[in-house]
Amino acid sequence: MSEKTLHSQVQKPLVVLAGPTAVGKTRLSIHLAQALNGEVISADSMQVYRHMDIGSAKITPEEMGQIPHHLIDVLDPEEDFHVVRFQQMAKQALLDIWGRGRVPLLVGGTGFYIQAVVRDISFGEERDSENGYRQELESLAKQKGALWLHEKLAAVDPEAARQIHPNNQKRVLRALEYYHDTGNLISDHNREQQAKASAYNCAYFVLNDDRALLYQRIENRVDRMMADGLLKEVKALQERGCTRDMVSMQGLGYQEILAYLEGEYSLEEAVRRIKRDTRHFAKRQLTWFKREKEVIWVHRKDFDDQEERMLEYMLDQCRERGIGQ
RNA sequence: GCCUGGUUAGCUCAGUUGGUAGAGCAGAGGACUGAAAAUCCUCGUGUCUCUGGUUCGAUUCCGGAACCAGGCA
Repeated sequence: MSEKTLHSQVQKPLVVLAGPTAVGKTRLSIHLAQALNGEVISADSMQVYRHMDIGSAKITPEEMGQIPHHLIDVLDPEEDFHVVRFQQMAKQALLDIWGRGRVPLLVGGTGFYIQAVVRDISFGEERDSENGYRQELESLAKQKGALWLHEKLAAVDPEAARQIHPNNQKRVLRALEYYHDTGNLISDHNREQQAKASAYNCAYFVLNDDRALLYQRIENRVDRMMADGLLKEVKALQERGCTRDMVSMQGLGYQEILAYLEGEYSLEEAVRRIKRDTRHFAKRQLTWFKREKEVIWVHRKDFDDQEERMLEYMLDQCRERGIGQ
């Protein structure tokens, strides 16, 4: 018995379907799930939210075709969402799905979230966040500047300071907070986590397409969102009290429309920005996946854009790993 | 037809008191380990419209041409 087969017996199966926005993950995921007797776990930071259907390009109940979906419509837009919370929820869903003897499919575009599950990244102890340390640092940084904050980090964790640019305040802040909460260095912690291998018997697919086609599809999708009533959806969220500082309202489409509603610029400008920012976002997603090892690239062009052929290839890859039999 | 202004990076434009040029946007690459649809970093050679002239040297000054915009007829 080969080592690979041996592995597949001890490690639980997990299929991942990732890729930039608007490549066509959703449709493919349904066919894949049907063929594998699977259930879908959404790895998407916006589709978790209720009342955010159009802007997040959320899959509709009809599109789901009998396939159970997890982590969609489970939070209100006022709630915070972040990797750790995602990881907890996703792991629970995994256990449930395996318990039913089915195959979990992690589908989405948030590379960070996917990695957190696939490599079972640890994020340290429970955050001791309500102590106000973070707010204190933020206000200090506001008066003393980003450089001051960065020097403060250099004093306790020079390696982390070297790796994090002073302008990247969000990350400098977290490194400092990590040290404050745990007494450990985040640079040590990151090194340990980086060394981790996949925790499951995994087939990790990344769907991709020619850049120009991808961008074209993004533009069309944004136009369709506007036609489908994105403005109305955001207005409703605003009326219910959603503000721009909420995690949910930082989603593409939401932040720009809110800025328009607050009179920052015209609707036309808002649409232009949504398209631009979504293009930039797709590029960032690809940068992430390029760095991810052991990924199986599925380039639409290599299959003449025929989904049946992509599906066939992906099922082959699953079979090789002993998944879905 | 005449007058005025313009013609510089894919787009919008700045600039060189004459020594072959630079911003924003667009685009490309990268980072990321409790905000990730977030946050952050790096990357700009282009017949300076064409053509005569002045000059050691012109994208920059002068003449002409072409095209564009506005005005007058």
